[in-house]
Amino acid sequence: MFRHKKGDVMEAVAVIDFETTGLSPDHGARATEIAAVLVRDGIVVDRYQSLMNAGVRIPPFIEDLTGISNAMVRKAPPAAEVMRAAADFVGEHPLVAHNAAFDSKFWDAELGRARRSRRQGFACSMLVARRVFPQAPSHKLGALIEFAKLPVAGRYHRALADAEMAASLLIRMEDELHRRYQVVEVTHDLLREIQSVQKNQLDRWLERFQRKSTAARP
DNA sequence: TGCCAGGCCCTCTTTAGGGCCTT
Repeated sequence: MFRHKKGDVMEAVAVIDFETTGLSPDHGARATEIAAVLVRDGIVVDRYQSLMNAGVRIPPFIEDLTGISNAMVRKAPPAAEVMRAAADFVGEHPLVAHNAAFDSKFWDAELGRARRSRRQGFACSMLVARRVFPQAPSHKLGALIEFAKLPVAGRYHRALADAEMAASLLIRMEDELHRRYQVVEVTHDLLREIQSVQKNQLDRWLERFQRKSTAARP
C-alpha cells in the first residue's frame, strides 16, 4: 500500500489541510493553520499541526466557521516559519488533500512566500471519492465521513481534525480498492489516475489496469 | 466599502450554464 513508484521502500503519503482567510490566494487570502498527517501501510504514523500568523485579518465569518480567532493567530509563529517546518515534515512524500485544487494553491503560494517550492504531486481525495463512492449523497468531507461510518476526529474546519479525517477516508478507499477490485498496490500515481477516470467507468478501468499489472508480473 | 475563485462534472451540453467543493 502506498509503495513509492521507484524502488522497494514502503513510502508514506502526506495528507494535508489548510485553514485560510478566504478561498483564493490570488485574491489576498492567506493561510491561518496547516496540518499534515503521514499515512503508511494504512495507518497514520506521524502528525504536524500549527497555527500561523500571516499578518492579515480573519473575517468574522471565517472566525465562526473555523473557531480560529484573530487573537489566536496573533500569538502564532510567522507563516513562513510554519511553512518551512511543514515542508520539512512532509519532505518528498507525495501529497493528498480533500479538494486538492484548493489546498495545492495555498501550499504553493505560502511555500513560495517562504522561498521554497513543491517537488511532489498532489492527489485529491474528493475526486477519488466521487469514483469509489459515487452513491454517497455528497462528497463533502463531513458527509463522506458519515457515509463511510468513520470516526469524527475533532471539530470540522480545524486543520488537524480535517487532515485526520481525510486520511481515514483515504485508508477506507484503499481498503475498498483492495476488497472490490483486488488492487494489490494503491500507489499515489494510481490515485491520480483514478481521479481522472470517467464517471461510472471505474470498474472497467480497474479491470484493464489489473490485466496489465498481471501481465507485467514475472 | 464591497466584493472577490476555479476546477470538476452534470445536463435541458459541446456556440453554456450552474451546482459542488474547499475557507
